[in-house]
Order: sequence, then C-alpha cells, then structure tokens
Amino acid sequence: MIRIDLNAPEPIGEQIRAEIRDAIARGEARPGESLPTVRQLAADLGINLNTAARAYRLLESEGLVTTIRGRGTVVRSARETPGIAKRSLKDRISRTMRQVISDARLAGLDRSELEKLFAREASAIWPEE
Amino acid sequence: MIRIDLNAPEPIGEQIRAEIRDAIARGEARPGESLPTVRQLAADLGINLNTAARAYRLLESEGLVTTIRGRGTVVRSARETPGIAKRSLKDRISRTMRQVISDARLAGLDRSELEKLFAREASAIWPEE
DNA sequence: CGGTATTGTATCATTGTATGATACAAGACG
DNA sequence: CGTCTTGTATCATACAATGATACAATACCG
Repeated sequence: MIRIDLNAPEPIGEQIRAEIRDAIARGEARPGESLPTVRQLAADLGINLNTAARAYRLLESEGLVTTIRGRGTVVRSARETPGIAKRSLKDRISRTMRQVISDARLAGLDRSELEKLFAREASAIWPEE
Repeated sequence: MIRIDLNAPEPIGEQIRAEIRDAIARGEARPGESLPTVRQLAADLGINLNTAARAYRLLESEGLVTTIRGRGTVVRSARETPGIAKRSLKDRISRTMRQVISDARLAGLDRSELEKLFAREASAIWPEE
C-alpha cells in the first residue's frame, strides 16, 4: 500500500508519514482499519522497524491514528481528530502551494497544464464533488 | 528581498534557494539583475556566508543564476536556462501537489477554499492571463 | 492461570547533512 | 602593482535520521 524511495532526499520516515496522511485523506485507509505492524511495514519497505514506529508516532501526535502496544495501529475516525489551529496551517499550505507553482513555472509548465494537474489531484481527494 | 525563518524545520539554505526561485519565477528578480553578494546576504539574514554561497551554487546548478568570482551572482535569462528533463519534474510536481491537497483536506479546508487559494497564487505567477 | 507469540518502546551507536569559522584564490579597479 | 571585493575550499561541530539490540506490554491459546 505504501511505497517510498530510499534514494530521495526526503527522510524515509517523512515519506511514510506523508504517504499514510495521503491515504487517509483520500479515504483509502478508512477509520477503524488497521495499518501494518511496525515490523511488517519495515520488512515490506526494507527499513528498520524503528523508522516505521517513529512515523506512526508522528501520525499519532497529529491525531490521525491510535497506537496501542500489543494491538497495533489503527486509523482514527475523522470526528475524533481534534481541530487544529487553522490559521497557521492555511499559511503553511499557501506557502507550499506557491512553491509548487513556482517550480512548475520554472519547469516550463504553462498555467492551463498546471490547472489540469491541480483539478485531477483535487478530484482524487474530493471525488464526490 | 528575501526572508527566512531560522526556526523552521527546513534548512535555511533550502529556504533561500526556494525564495530566490520563487522571486525569479514571479519576475521580481529579472534577468541580468544582480543578487546580493554572499557576504551581504549572509549579513542581512544573520547567517554564515557559506550557507548563502551554497544556496547560490544550488541555483547555479539549476541554471537559474550565473556566479563569477569577483563579480557576483546574476539572474540568467530564461532563454539561457537549459531545458530540464520535463518528465520526472512533472512527476515530482504532481506528487507535491497531491501532498499539499491532502494536507489541506486534513486541515479542514474544503475544495472551493483551496481552489481560491490556488487561483490566487497562480495569478501571482502568471499575472498576464 | 501460565506460557508464548505478537506488538510497540526505549536506549545506544553510527552515519550523513547542515551550518559555521577560518583561510585561500580570483577578478575588479585604482 | 597593490588592495579591495567577490566567491571558494577546508576543516570542525552540532544535530537529525537511521539502524541494532534489548525491553515491556498486550493478546492469545493450552
């Protein structure tokens, strides 16, 4: 379910966290569903079990999953996830969005190409609309 | 012209690179224009001159600026910048865009809010359209 | 219950990256 | 030339990410 790139500059722990966040946002990992055990995930990806465990702990600190020793890690329901300070988050998202757009422009994409790309990815997250 | 956050988790060298990339993409830093010297920039930001120099070297390796010892660092014209492998770049942009959108969804933004945000930032990059 | 397997956790060592301090080299300019 | 300005190279240090190993809590089955 999760794929990472051991050679990417981003730390693999962060990659795992981002992948699972994404899966939850898309509804691919639904509330109540169990994630792989830290050993299972580590074996799948060929990494150390601690790295998997740390990624799960990050997600737990975000309120996205619940971890209990002996049982495993489970996706929390959206209702349970506490509201986060929306203001600063929106700023952060704006900044990242601006960087992506700058990158795209410098890479030679034109505006309509990027708009298509955005629409495609947005529809994957909000399929109902 | 450039502002960074010394406490942010992103390395300050990367922040500088991203800020200047962004400024170039927006046309705020125009071809032929000189960037601050490494010592000037380092003093402005309160960092080591090597960190500024490394950021400039990254930008040079991307083809965005030209650096000559004794003269300084200058923004290259768009024509001069060599074409980069578009395929993998587009993939990378897609991935980042997907992550931003997932983040936004989890932060509680709805689709129309995000679309407005995207349109605003895109217009800052392509003001003519 | 009691034992064992399964699951996450804590601790320590190792490696790589980012940053900084300092000395050097190349071009500009009088 | 001399010297000032500019970027570069080298080395040291701090920190973050990853991994190896041992530990602790829970589940499960007899």
